Amino acid sequence: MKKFYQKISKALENVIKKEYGVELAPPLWELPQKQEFGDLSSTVALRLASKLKKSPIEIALQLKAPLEKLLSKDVEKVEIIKPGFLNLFISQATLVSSLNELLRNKDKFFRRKLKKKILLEFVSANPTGPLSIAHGRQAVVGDVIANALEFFGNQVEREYYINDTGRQIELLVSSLEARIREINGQALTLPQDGYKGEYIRDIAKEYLRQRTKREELRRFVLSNIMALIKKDLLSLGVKFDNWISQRKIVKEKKVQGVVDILRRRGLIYEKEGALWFSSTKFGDDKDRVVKKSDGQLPYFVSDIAYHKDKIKRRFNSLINLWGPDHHGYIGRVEAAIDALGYKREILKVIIIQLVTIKQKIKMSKRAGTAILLSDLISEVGKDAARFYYLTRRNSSHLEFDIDLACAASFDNPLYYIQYACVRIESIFRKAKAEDFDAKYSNFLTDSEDLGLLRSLLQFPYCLEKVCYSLEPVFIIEFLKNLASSFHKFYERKRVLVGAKELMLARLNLLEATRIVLHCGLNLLGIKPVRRM
RNA sequence: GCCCCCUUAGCUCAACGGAUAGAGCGUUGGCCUCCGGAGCCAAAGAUGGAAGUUCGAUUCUUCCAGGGGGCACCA
Repeated sequence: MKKFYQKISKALENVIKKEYGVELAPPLWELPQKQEFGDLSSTVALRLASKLKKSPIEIALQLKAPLEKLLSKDVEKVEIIKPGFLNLFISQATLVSSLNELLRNKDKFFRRKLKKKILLEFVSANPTGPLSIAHGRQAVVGDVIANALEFFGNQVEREYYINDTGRQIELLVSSLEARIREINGQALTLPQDGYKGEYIRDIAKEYLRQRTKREELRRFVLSNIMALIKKDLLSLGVKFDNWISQRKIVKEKKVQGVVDILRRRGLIYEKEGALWFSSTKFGDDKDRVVKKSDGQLPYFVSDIAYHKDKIKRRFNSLINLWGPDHHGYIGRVEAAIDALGYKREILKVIIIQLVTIKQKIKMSKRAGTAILLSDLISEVGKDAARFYYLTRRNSSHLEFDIDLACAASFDNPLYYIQYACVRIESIFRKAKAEDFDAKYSNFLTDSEDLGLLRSLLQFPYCLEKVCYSLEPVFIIEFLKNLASSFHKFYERKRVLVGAKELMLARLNLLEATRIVLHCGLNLLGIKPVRRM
């Protein structure tokens, strides 16, 4: 049996195809701004109007009858409003049968089997120090995007690219050497732009303690810092499948291979002692150096090699999360992918905007004034940190108010959501509820009951939006709305009184609410609370 | 100088070019004999400025004002 939300989408798609022979890009249905507009709203008539040069109302009228016919059992009515909105009201029978289906299948009710193979590269912070709060945002956003895509049945690999070679690493090593000399009694002579962080001193001490091993300095410092980074990530609950070393890619001559390919395609020329790639032929602002005059290979080339490597691993889609400092970088990577003979559309880059804090202290790792992710987590905790990170959309600056996040946790919408979970648990404890029985669900006829049920059944559209836009913030918005629907319901209707049938029916409804709340929180990587 | 992002209620944020511009916090006023009042209900309150495209602009274009961030043969 087809789930109600799939059936409704398909129906509209078919009707449009039949009446006008057109296919429109999804989503065809959206959640309406207000409850009075029904359960779902579609602007397809408005979209078609400009395409077909017809009046939107006329189109809506033409779509309405066949749509109602196709969905006669599932839909109470289809309304046409002003400029040409199609508003759909789901019937009580479908609401109730969906509730029972949800109770039987739990979160599987919302899952799909899209079966795409997706590579998600995110964080990839330079291994030169512990993670900052900006990296934390990328980590959490990436993790939740991956969760959502996996929930829809895709195979997602989470990948961290380690920039373990190059000038920043040299700087790191010489900063460490300076610290070692300092510990040995000499004056501290950090190189210019050297890393000042306290963690370097700790690593220096550790190195002196273990030096019997005679490990190479570079390897020692890198493995120590990667351990710091992994610990930070773990404390956020973020795990990676792959750790890809830039150094290894360079060693395997993949970088030189890329230059050779470009040369064979006649896209390399020499100027001022350096080799240049004619990236402007592929839409880049200016040509890029692929071999410096001193013979060194710039970062950009190894990044091309890395992306070529990703493509060769046969994914349907590559997603990169980058910081805002990389926005000018997108064009040249796409140009390179193009120049190597691949489709640039395979890569989707999401820029995660900056995280600032209210005190307006600038974050810069090199200046040593960064606010560390570990500090943040130890103050607000993993779940609150994750939640706060997701409260803005990717392209918006996130102002992380640390004082509010740790001092005034009652104002945190997370607690509002968790409180809904707690109230449900409390009711179930009192009810000493047994398993649900589907036959009672029919007793849900009140508009308050059905209102909450309607909120639950909006979840598939929320998930669809998240996967479509790669914006986890919609899960937050949904959970806030659902929690609000629940609290309203709780104030107006009592569960543990009245007729037994109605009580059991409402317990079914609460069980379903619990399933959806938990499912949403799990996708965010946040543990639902049972008691506070 | 060039490029990107931002400017919506007192504050923090919403609104594929569409419905009466929505929420939360704060403010004001209600609601506890009651499954956890960490809640619910109600009220007041907003598109930085100017022009343009459109049946229709918070959304697109241009200019102006203000804020943030980028502009390496760094990574």
